[in-house]
Amino acid sequence: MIREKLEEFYSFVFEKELLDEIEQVGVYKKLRENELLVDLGDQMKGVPLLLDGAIKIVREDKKGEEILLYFLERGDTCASSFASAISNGKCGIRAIAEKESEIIFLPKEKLDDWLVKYKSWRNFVIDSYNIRLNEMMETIDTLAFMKMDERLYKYLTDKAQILRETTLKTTHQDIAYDMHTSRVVISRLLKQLENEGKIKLNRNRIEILQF
Amino acid sequence: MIREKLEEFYSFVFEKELLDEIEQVGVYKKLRENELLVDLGDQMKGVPLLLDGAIKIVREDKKGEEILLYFLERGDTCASSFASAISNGKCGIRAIAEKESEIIFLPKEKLDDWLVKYKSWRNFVIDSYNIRLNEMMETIDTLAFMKMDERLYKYLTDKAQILRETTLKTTHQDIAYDMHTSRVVISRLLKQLENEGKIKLNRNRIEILQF
DNA sequence: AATTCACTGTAACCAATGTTACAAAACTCT
DNA sequence: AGAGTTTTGTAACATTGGTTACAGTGAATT
Repeated sequence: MIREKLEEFYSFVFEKELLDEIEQVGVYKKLRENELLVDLGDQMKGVPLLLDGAIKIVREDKKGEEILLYFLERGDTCASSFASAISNGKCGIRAIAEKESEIIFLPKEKLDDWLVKYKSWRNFVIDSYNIRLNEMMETIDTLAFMKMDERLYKYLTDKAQILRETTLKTTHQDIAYDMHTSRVVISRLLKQLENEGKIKLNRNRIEILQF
Repeated sequence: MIREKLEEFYSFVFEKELLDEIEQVGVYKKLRENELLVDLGDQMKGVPLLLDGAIKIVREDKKGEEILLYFLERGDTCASSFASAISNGKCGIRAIAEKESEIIFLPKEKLDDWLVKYKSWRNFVIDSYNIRLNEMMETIDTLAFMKMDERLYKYLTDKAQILRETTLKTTHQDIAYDMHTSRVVISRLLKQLENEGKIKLNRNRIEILQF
């Protein structure tokens, strides 16, 4: 069962021997929607490999103010926890399942061994870091260069793509938390997007008409 | 000469054998103030190891709008170019010497070999990525959670620390470029900081009184 | 000393975002 | 159906940041 999923998303990424090892030492875990995977300040005992689903990565500052960093999809891993696992440091983010998800936990003891043994693992780790750095840069671009209405539209379309649905089940308040603004602002801009014909609003539900 | 500098900052980081290799294949380069080290879209043929000085890393979007990401100090390397070098991809940033700096260029052919051969190199690479990820998160925090006046004060004090000087030689316009805002806004807020007794303003010169 | 140029100060105005307050609508639970 | 709860819509207002315009100031050059 685990092997199937592993083959499906990772057979072109990892060598056969590494897949075998992962199957042996990896711990499979299923996450419910909204289940907390990593919290701020956690010390990771391993890294999660995402088999299926979607994970939301959120940053929080001292005052408890939140902002969405990015989403993880299947095939992704959490670079931030890799860091934390290998160096026994703390994790600066929070990870929450956006929908039911499946992961494999890889114990931290193996991470360095595999860097030596498997070229495919080195590539995977480096690639993961790069993808994450680029994702962060995109977040910075969004914050630095875009206005709220653009950011909101991007948020909606990005989230729809990650979840593979054109209708989002969410409230204005939840969006406001992710974007670190107030509910009233979101309601105002959503209404504006609706008037432009880009979305259709309903209670607890936003339908995206244009991508 | 190179060996001395290498020993000074990297003897506690790298194994002796690796230092030897670096000395053999590394290319030493001196950068003038404001010299361009990496430009947007560059394909890196190696990674720079910073021996001394300070490098400013800037992000630019399609419309040519800029924003400062962070500074590199001695002992740092540019994670973004590591990515680019190993995967032959393009670099999403621009790197400019903030003051006279010295670097060693490591050819990309060695990067993967060293990951296999040297534990210290693996640690260094992973650490570098982590430091960069954390730096990016701090940038995101700054953009998402702080107002302009706070951001400006942080910019001034951060820059002073990197350059190891309490007086910055800069113009309001230059600060405005780094922070992606307008000169008038910066002048207004600088005056405010001066009135609060935190800084002292002069033509082409800002003295920081409180840290 | 007079001229020129880059840099700084400031006012007045505008646009975007954030806040407060309240009403209406939609759903839940008895 | 009625009461309570959550979500949404909207107005009015405050604050922050961005823009335009222009004057002043200091340094450099002729």
